[in-house]
Amino acid sequence: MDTPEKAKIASPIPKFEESPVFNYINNLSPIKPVKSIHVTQTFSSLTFATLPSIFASPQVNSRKESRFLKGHQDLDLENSKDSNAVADSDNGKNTAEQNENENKLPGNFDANINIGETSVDPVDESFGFVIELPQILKYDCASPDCDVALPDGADAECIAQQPQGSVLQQYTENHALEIEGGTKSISGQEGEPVQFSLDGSASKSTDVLIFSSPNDAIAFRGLIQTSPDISTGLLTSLVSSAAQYEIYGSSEMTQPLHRITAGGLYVEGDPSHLASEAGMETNECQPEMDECVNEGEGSDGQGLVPFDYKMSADMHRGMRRRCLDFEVAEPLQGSSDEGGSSSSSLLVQQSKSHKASKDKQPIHVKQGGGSKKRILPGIGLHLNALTSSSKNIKQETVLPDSAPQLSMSNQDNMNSMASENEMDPAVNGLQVTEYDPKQALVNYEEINQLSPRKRRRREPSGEPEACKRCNCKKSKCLKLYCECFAAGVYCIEPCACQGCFNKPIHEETVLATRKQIESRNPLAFAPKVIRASDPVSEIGDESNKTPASARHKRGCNCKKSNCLKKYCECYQGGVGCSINCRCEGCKNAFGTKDGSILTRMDCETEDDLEKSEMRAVDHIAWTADGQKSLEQNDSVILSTPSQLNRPSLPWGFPPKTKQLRSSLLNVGSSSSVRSNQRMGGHGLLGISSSFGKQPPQASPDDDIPDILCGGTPTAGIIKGTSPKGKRVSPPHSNSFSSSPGQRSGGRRLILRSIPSFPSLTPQH
DNA sequence: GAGTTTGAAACT
DNA sequence: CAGTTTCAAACTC
Repeated sequence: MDTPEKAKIASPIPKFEESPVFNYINNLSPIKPVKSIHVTQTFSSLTFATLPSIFASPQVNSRKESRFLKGHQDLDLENSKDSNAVADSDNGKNTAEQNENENKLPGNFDANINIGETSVDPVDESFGFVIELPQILKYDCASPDCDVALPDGADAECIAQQPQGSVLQQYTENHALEIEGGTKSISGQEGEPVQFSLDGSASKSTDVLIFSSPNDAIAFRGLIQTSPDISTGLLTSLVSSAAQYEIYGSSEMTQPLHRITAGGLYVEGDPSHLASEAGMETNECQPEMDECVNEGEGSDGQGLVPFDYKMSADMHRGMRRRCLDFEVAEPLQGSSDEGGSSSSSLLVQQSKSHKASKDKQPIHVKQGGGSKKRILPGIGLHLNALTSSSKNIKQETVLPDSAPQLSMSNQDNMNSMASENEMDPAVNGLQVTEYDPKQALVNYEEINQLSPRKRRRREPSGEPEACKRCNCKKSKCLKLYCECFAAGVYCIEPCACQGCFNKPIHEETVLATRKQIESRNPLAFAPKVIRASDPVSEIGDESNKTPASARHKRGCNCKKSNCLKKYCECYQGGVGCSINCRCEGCKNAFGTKDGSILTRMDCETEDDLEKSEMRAVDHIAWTADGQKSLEQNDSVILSTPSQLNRPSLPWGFPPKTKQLRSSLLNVGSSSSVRSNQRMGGHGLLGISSSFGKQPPQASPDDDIPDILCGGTPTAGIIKGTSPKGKRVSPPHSNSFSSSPGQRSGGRRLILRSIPSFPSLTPQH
């Protein structure tokens, strides 16, 4: 079977363009004629431009490459790069493999040669795939083209028998790669393929190609995006299979995917920022994965999370995923919400994706060139993500309507979105539904156009300042003076620091410095605030537990601020002062040094009381916001232990959140209502939402009473929300919980899985 | 936006 | 460990 088929396939190669398949493809897509050239140019240019930068970052690149090679039948990327060599090569297998590589490196793509060559040995490769991914192949066959040829079975044969299939496969692979490459952003030419696939007819080819392509995930994604024709069942099964594949599949399979992802990075990203982007994406990875899985199959998602995204090391994957999610996520979400993806849902998805692709193009372009996020591949990735997310949140605040959608286009926002999605798919669904690409684009542009300064300016308006933005001038952001550095995150664009070394580029320096500091003080990067619940409870002042049940590890040393300003780390961290504090005239609203809490009793005058309450409330409210942001980015935040309780990080004080005061004080008001409003009617707030996404006010409520009234008054509040959330929170959450800003829900768990700062000393 | 205040971090 | 200096955030105007 194979041989004859191969021969057939091989012969047509020279005149591939004349082949029926090719014609068919041309007919299908307007882009067609230009396609080979077009694609080639695009990729080549992109590829060449990016590769250097990509490789500049050994960690990421090498990793990706290695994985890919490893996973992908030892494909030799180097060889693949030389298309000519491949063409000349007589070895069918090698050729095929190389072709694959070439596909990944479009720049070298020669439609005729490659296809032909590939066609020569597609069968072999197919078999390999079959072995590896039987299900996928089946699905492949399931596609219209395949069905005709091989309704039953021989997966490999299906492809082999159909020269079209092979051609398409190659073609598809290229496109898939393109798509993948464009992962981050489907822009320019990259976008074309996608749209092309969107056509009903085109989808067929796409399906075949996608599935046949080594990258299941990619294929999967592509399928989701594009297969209007595919029946719901098929899609569902496919999704599930894909999910399974990823989950249970051999590492080999996944690796290739990663590699492709990397390729996507290369192709798409801005060379200078690829690495950083990768880091960011990594953060998002988990959420996306979850989404993906959940959307696809629901229950399967759980498996996936652990699979790929546990380690920050897989940031590449994350990148890819993120991209995938970006495009696919929305549609999927919608489908998931619907319960079962129906054809209609698919269509919707498709249309959405289509839309997205259109709109995305500009956005992505902008992104690539304009906004540069610098998340590092390595250290502080998660942290950075957190930062970004925080920003995102802020942005959302600024642009409530567009924020969510915007997030989709914005990497930073992506993080938050992903997190949110992960937490509450339903919400996502809503967002997706409401998604207005144009609007999003506008907003995105708005935000992006904002100079760091402007952005910064916007935040102050009452948004939680979850993200770190330093303004260091002399420390080079390599000392604990620098909030970013102290928080374990790289400085980002919004930072106004001068001579900053806290950037991925200087990763080594950062690490070295960090180590140095840690050598001096192992806990230098550890959380400053410790919850009473923490086993550590280093604070020997159990008696002093404040309502918040958290304490600043070392205590403050305030002399003039009376621990009533953010100068005080305790106050800033939302915790009361403890025995460890050496403060003078402590009036910490969260609890004074001597263990007393500011209460009416304590207040000398009404004014004082009011002030205290105000402060406390503000603080709480703020914390709540911070928490929200924190929650959203749990994955990121938690990654580094030090971050958990870092006061400034998650729960910094918003400049002014008095608006929240009313709500907070308004104990009676059900937080649920608030949360619902904010969440867009999302109902679960009692449980998951209360922690993860609930409006800031909700969780703080618990503390408010205690703080303000000595713990009695606001039982109602507690009833409203906190309790549930607390119950829900997993036992392990012991480390979280008590401090206002640190309450966590199930989310935390996932986050925890994320590795902490690389190689940093065990903080804790 | 500039200047001041504050307290942590770093240094001695 | 204490005192001093440096630093950047927080705050004020």
